[in-house]
Amino acid sequence: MDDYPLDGTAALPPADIAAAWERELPGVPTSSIGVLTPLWRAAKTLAEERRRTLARLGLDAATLDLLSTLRRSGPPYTLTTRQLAAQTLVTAGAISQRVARAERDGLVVRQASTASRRAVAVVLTDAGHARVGTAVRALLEHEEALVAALDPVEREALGALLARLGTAAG
Amino acid sequence: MDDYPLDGTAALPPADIAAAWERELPGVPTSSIGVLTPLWRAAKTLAEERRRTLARLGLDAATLDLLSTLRRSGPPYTLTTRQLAAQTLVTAGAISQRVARAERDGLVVRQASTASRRAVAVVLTDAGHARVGTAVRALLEHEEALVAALDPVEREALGALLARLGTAAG
DNA sequence: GCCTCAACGTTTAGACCTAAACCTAGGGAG
DNA sequence: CTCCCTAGGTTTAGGTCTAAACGTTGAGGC
Repeated sequence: MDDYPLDGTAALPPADIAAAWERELPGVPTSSIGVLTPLWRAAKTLAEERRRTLARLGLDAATLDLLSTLRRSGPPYTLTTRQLAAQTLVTAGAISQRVARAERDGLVVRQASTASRRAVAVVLTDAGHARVGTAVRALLEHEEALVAALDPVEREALGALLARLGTAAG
Repeated sequence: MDDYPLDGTAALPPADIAAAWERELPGVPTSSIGVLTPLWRAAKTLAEERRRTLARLGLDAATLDLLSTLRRSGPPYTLTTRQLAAQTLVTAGAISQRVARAERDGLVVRQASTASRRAVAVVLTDAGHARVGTAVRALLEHEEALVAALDPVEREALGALLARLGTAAG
């Protein structure tokens, strides 16, 4: 995966991509490219960075997302499948699979919910509790260093612009 | 997948996530959350939007990425596996699988490269050429509408900040 | 002329996701 | 009491990705 021999054909600057489409499909609107291409690339680069960091800790992003949602919910560190799906922005089917893997690894357990007999309560085990604490500390420290490329004012502006773009599409 | 019954537990604002970690793990640095959470969410929302748009056209994002990279390269609309991997930011293995699916669907063909006997030339078929033209027009028009939530100055600023963040991590 | 190593592709194992089918448990209408 | 519909979960089919193992094919050293 590391390094491709960059034989003159690496990722193009957004302006070049827009110019290429203008040539191939004259008249097509290209102004979104200047925003979305950097967005895809930043998200991908940061996701890879996160994956590498987590791999050293024996976790993956999906499992961390599950465990950290439970941990952030506070005592008694329990949420239903449905609640997890809503907070993590994935489908209930995906949660079901994540929980199955995490349960296999002893990080969570499934119990009958006290509230409703239909619901399933996903509970963080002691091992899961400890694991997510360590991982989140490491991850937040690492990511703090990455966003340090921007000063506080720029970070604020970037977060706000992304939130507006995200809600515009949602 | 549509709508979760939002039983009071939807996606939290970044500030609340940061507060929860400060409570669970006192002293942990949380300032990256204000940038990265909106970034993940915007990327995910826009990716879903793109998936829906492409599904109506009978394409998926991975295939479009392959076909559009070939189309943007201009005549003779041919690149090697390695060149495709470099430009699309995925591994050569992923390209190999994408090409296999696209070839099965008659959108590209594999030929021996004229330049090197080791290399494989992936060539856009007429069907692939037409398909990508239609899809890219539809997609760029749709995405133009999405980024219209930001004015030109904001779009410029957002693209520049994302580019800096992406290269800082890369 | 051989040998070895690097480059190019493909394949495989393991994880992940969505959409859709499927099961079960309750609640409400009659 | 029964029937049906809905909500919560799980399962399955199909597609996606990475990392790593595995063939080949050239190219350069000796």
